[in-house]
Amino acid sequence: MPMQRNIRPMWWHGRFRGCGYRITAPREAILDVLSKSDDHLSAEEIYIKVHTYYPAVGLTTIYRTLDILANMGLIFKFDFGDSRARYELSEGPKGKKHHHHLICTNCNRIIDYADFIDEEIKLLEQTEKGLLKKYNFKSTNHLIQFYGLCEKCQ
Amino acid sequence: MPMQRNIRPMWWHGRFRGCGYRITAPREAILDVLSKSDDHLSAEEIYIKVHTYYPAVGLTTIYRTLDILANMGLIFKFDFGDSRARYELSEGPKGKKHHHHLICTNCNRIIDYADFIDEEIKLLEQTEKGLLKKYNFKSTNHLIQFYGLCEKCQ
DNA sequence: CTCTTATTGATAATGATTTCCATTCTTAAT
DNA sequence: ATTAAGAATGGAAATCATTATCAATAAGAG
Repeated sequence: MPMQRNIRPMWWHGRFRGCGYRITAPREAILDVLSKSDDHLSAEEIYIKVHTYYPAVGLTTIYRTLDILANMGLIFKFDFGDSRARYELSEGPKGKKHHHHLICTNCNRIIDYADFIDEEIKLLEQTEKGLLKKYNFKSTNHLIQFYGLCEKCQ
Repeated sequence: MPMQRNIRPMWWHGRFRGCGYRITAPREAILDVLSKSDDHLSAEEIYIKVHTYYPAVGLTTIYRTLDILANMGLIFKFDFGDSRARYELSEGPKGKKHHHHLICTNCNRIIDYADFIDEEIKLLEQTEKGLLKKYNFKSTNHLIQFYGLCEKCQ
């Protein structure tokens, strides 16, 4: 009972193969779920969504795949302080525009914002250069988050 | 067998009492450990250090106290991606100067840096104002981290 | 000094993530 | 298309940081 598979090569297939990974139905399903969601999904949430279409896929595979995807840089892994990792597609053909997060410490809601991003990015790049010079630290990524109270919780 | 206690009121006693908390030996020991360490200690590391002087203190108390301290704003709780929370004294009489963190994704080393902080802070404050106006999000705190490779791991 | 109740520590429970391992599937080579 | 090698999978068990429980203890107001 082979799973239904999308024959047409997806945008990420090349990169995936290039890293020596095989294209499998669970992996396609996971990336499909991620690319169709605007939320910051947890492993279990992804599992449930994938499970709807492919009940055979196990939670273990979800974790394994997410780990690979994060290491490849196809997705970002976030910690918003609710003791479960959350994932979202990074920039790319299907990725949302680069953004940062506001985290409500009361209701745990996450708000994406991309305003002021340009100035932030500019400053961050400057900082990264400075860090490289002073600490010889080669930054590949950064994280900015604001914690506080959302509109409803104030 | 009462534990030895520091009679002289510490800098945080007032604030602690003000919040309705009692001053206890375990709490003093934990704050003492934090104020004498430059590292980003995990709950277990704190437990071990405290345990050296007060073997009677249990890990549960460590967690409970750290939670209170973090809620009061006396300490910061960080996640550096190694699946255990880490804590450090926030600014204050005994706190280090405000700084941000570089995280080596290879060896997990944490480097504190305070360079460029001024410009970063300025931008962050501007951003916070903008976020309040646009999203009515009242930010109380922010987080900036850089991920990459430290000198040794490149 | 006493009384109220916050605090404590040992133990058990929780819950997210990993490890194990026999089975199944992808894919390069035939 | 067929096959063989080993990558990938899923279910169960294991980890491991953090929490909940609860009877015993200690802080501190009066």
